[in-house]
Amino acid sequence: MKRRPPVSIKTVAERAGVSPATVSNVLNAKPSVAPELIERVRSVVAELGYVTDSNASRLRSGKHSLAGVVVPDLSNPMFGTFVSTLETLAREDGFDLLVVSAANDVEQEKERLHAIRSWRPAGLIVIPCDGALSDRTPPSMHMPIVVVDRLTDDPNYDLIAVNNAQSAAAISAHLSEQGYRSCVVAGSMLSISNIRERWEGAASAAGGMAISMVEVGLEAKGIRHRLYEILTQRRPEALFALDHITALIAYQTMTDLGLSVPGDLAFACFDEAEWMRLVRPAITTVRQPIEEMATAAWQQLSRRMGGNVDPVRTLRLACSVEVRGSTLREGGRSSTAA
Amino acid sequence: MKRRPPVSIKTVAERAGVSPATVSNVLNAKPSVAPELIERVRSVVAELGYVTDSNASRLRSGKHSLAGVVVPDLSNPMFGTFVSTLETLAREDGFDLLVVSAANDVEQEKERLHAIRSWRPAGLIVIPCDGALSDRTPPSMHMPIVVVDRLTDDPNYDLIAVNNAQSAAAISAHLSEQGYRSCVVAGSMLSISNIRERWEGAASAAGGMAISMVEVGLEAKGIRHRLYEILTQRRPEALFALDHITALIAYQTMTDLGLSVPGDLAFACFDEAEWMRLVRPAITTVRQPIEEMATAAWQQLSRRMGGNVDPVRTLRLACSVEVRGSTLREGGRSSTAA
DNA sequence: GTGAAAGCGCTAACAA
DNA sequence: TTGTTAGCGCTTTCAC
Repeated sequence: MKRRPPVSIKTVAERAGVSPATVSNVLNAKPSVAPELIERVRSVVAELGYVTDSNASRLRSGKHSLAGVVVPDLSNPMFGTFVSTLETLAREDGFDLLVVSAANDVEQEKERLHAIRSWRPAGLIVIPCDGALSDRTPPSMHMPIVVVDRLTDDPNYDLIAVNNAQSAAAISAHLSEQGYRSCVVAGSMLSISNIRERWEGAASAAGGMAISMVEVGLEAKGIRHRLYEILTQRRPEALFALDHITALIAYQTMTDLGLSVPGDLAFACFDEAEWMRLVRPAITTVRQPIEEMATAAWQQLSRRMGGNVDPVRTLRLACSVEVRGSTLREGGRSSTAA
Repeated sequence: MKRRPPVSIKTVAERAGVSPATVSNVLNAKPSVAPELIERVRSVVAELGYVTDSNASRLRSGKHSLAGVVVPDLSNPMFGTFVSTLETLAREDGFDLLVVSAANDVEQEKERLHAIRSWRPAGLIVIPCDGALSDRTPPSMHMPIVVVDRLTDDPNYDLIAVNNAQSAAAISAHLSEQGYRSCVVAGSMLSISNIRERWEGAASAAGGMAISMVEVGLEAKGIRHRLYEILTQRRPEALFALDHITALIAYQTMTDLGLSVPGDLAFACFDEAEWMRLVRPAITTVRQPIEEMATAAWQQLSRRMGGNVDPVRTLRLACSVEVRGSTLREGGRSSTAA
């Protein structure tokens, strides 16, 4: 292991035969430095592999270049993609990202939200575990926050979300049109706003189709149990899963039970994942515009960090509804609609 | 938006009628503070929602509580899970994690590796994009680094990886035993050490089966093109995909071409993903122990950050080989082996 | 155009 | 037991 005494701006200054202030001026591209000194400093910097300490710099200048991101669960590829996209955008603006995940646990989220403040980020992008965010962000949270994906009880934050209700309604209407007469809608918890909005949207557009909601929770075991009950006892003509984990376990359970889709029942999901296009028939889904959400979130945070104090703003992005074989009555064809 | 003047340790001190040093002592649980003052300070801290500035603290005390993680691509759930696990472990040790992804791009990785130093992390866990890591970590990188998943050209770092060769050999031997007489092995690039090790392992255990390697690259379009060629022109009796993205596109292509598995050809993968158990027949895979890798990596980094200077160490963890329907000759049964 | 000095928030060392 | 002082690495201000 290589270990050497840390190199600071002083080390560089001495070695270049200039003052620390000059080194700082060179590194921050201040106009009034002699070309010769710039050259000299640059070469010492390269030689020593010196990198400015962002924090000491922030401490003195007050200029932050760190933003925080809090997501419910990094092992969900949806959130991974979200963070990835954010990171690219942040880099372009000279920011680094402190990413933390809350393991889908409100307590952990609270703890993380608190801990992240000790790094003094200039702002935060949060996908909250559930709606009761205000408990976790006391007024002493002195930084702009943009909430993504889920509504919260706190009206003080900008929000970027999707049109959950309309998209779910489109699925519901589609199922009804296809002639299915009963539909169970399964989702983690109605206390998560997007699940609630999706259910309400689906319910509103069911037409003649009997529709009902089942909350399955967030834990695999419980979800499996509930879905098994639904599939063996209630036997609806259609199943609509409102989130990825529910969809995954629902499909597993249907496969285990030997149920055929859409012969035995139709199947649709909110949240698209790779496997939904790999299985046969492919699965009808609502696809969320994750990259767009990330872009909108960063733009808004960027504005706020720049000092913008416009009234709090809510942005709803449109999803695309992908109708595929899993919900089509025999003889139907698949298509894509907005 | 809530904006108030930042609260520092001085604000707390004044408000509690004590000196900043006393506040510091209370917050760091130093033994010699009067219970009464502890109480007073605590209540002001709570009232103001004060949180210590970790960086100012580090600046003075020299104690770091930040570690960096560099992964090739966060939208890959494997890496997401890896980071998630690390995060939990780091928290337990009082560390926060600065996570950056390199978008599978060597240049970006280099840039990120450089930029991350400006945050002065106490150490780094890196899953490198490819083997030429030494270009990107000059000797001035004064911190312990643990490399995960992929070998590099730099012998100065601890390494946590899996037994790629043995596991791939197990798949190859299995295919051969099942009676397949030709196998194409497809993977991103042989310049990535684990792909190389997997190919070598597979080749070594092919027995009488004709086996050949195709590098398909990292970009979806190119991968698709190469696989289409393989499947339409070479028509091997078995296909073994060495990484997740190749596996995904291979399966899509096979589906698009209407090829049946294992009837038209057998299919196996290295790297397990959810969908591989959802499709029918389920797919034979090598499952990597991601959580174990994360745990081992953190333990090692933790040791190094604690000052340990033992010789560089390489750890190889075992994968589990999951034999499923996609490689079984008609009438065979599925099983699990180490 | 350059450098000396002050000070950002914090804590270690020491004085009271 | 508590407060004072100094200084971590940096940038800003202001002499020079």
